[in-house]
Amino acid sequence: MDVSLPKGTRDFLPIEVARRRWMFGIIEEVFRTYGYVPIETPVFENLSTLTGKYGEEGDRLLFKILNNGDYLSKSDEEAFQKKDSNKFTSSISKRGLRYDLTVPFARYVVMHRNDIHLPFKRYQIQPVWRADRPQKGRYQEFYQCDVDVVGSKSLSYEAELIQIYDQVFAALNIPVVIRINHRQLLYGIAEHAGVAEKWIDMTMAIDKLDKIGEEGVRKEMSERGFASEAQDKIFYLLRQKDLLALKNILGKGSEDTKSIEELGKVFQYLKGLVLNNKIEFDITLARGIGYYTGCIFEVNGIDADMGSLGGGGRYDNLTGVFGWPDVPGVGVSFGAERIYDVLEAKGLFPSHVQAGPKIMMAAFDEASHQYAFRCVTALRRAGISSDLYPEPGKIKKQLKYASDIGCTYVGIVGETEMQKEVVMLKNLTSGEQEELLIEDVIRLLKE
RNA sequence: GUGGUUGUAGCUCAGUUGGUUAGAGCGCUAGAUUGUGGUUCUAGAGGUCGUGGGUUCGAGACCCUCCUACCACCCCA
Repeated sequence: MDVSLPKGTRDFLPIEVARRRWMFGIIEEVFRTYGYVPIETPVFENLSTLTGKYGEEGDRLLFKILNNGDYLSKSDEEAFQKKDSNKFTSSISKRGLRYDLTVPFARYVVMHRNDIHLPFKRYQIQPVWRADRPQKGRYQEFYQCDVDVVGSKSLSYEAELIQIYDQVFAALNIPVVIRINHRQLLYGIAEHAGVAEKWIDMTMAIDKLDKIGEEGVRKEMSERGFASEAQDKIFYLLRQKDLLALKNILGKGSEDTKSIEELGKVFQYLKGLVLNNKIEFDITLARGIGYYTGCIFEVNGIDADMGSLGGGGRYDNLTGVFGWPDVPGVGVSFGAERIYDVLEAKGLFPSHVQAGPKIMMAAFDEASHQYAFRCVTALRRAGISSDLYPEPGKIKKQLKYASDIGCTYVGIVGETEMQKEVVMLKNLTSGEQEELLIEDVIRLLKE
């Protein structure tokens, strides 16, 4: 029997689950504080809901579910003969695992349009699947934490989402920089450089700026047919760090001043607020995802070499493909797996986040084991997660076990304790111990 | 999907141009210690060298297949 895991998947140990839940708990708490409500959607969707939404690349990375029953008799033999994988696949697979949470959310909004109320603020923390080639921090099964609001154009939501980012990363103790840009501003740059029709190509090239530098971006632009004159204009604009300077260059009745005004308004909302992290306008921020139309965001750890820890943006028409046009929205996503890796690498998990019970009772002999059983019962009735070592005997062994499973306290009892009706409470972290009545132990651990 | 690197004990890794019985540290188990884990000392257990094939008198080492992790693309969290 070959014992292994499918590529790109992981098991989690008890301590890892405890830490992940702590992390998700903080994220969720902030979401709720800002008035977002949780929804859930199925792990698989109709393939027709998913295909074509993520581009050609995305379709390739979709996990497809083989139809049940005698799927071959209903398969498209012609497509099979012609080796047309796409067509053949759709004849033997009608469902697929979700690739992200955004498209299922769009489907959800359309299907439940009579039950939800706009603006609708939802969050969703669930796993998604991609048949991508795994790398460090990249898995085939991973969690996404999305917060979106649909049905409003108010820029106060942009400001709110920035606050959410700020608050979550502050609570997790990860210093970050939150960058913001605007899709229409990028379009304006392309327009100004006379390459408006190729603005998507331009955006994708700019997106790599911090990675491959100006030389690399210029090279890529040349390959995509950008004249060097246009490139010069683009880079001249990209060097403008200030919104006002850009406005003076681009402005003069152009459409693009709108994006600059919008960015200005978002900063206006944030003005005077106490924030924990740096928020900066970054004209070179591009982000690949096609459906963004307004402000775009990205979060990076300040000294974490881990890529982006989250991103998002505004879209005008999320639900259009499902038949409900012109529903605007804005949302951001947290890269849970990467955030976990950063927390792990920097040792930022609090010591109270433990997998084991809070206290384990240990007894020296049969008689005190009976007494310990009554103690653990009292602890459990008080709602304290507690355990009793199954056999009395060597304390060394029992202490080691308690320490191994991530217990914080051990309650040691023997003849002496039983007679005095106390428990020798030992703190495994500090090593200190004291005799306490069981009621006092309960009081102490309840805090 | 393209190109590359990698895999030896539970973990991190040695292992000489291919040559007898494959090693170390950590961890694990037991004891030193019959009322105290995380420190110390002693002893012990643990490996079909990722998989399947090939070359060779002989393969952990060389060649090919597949699998895995990782890296660079693509794309992305």
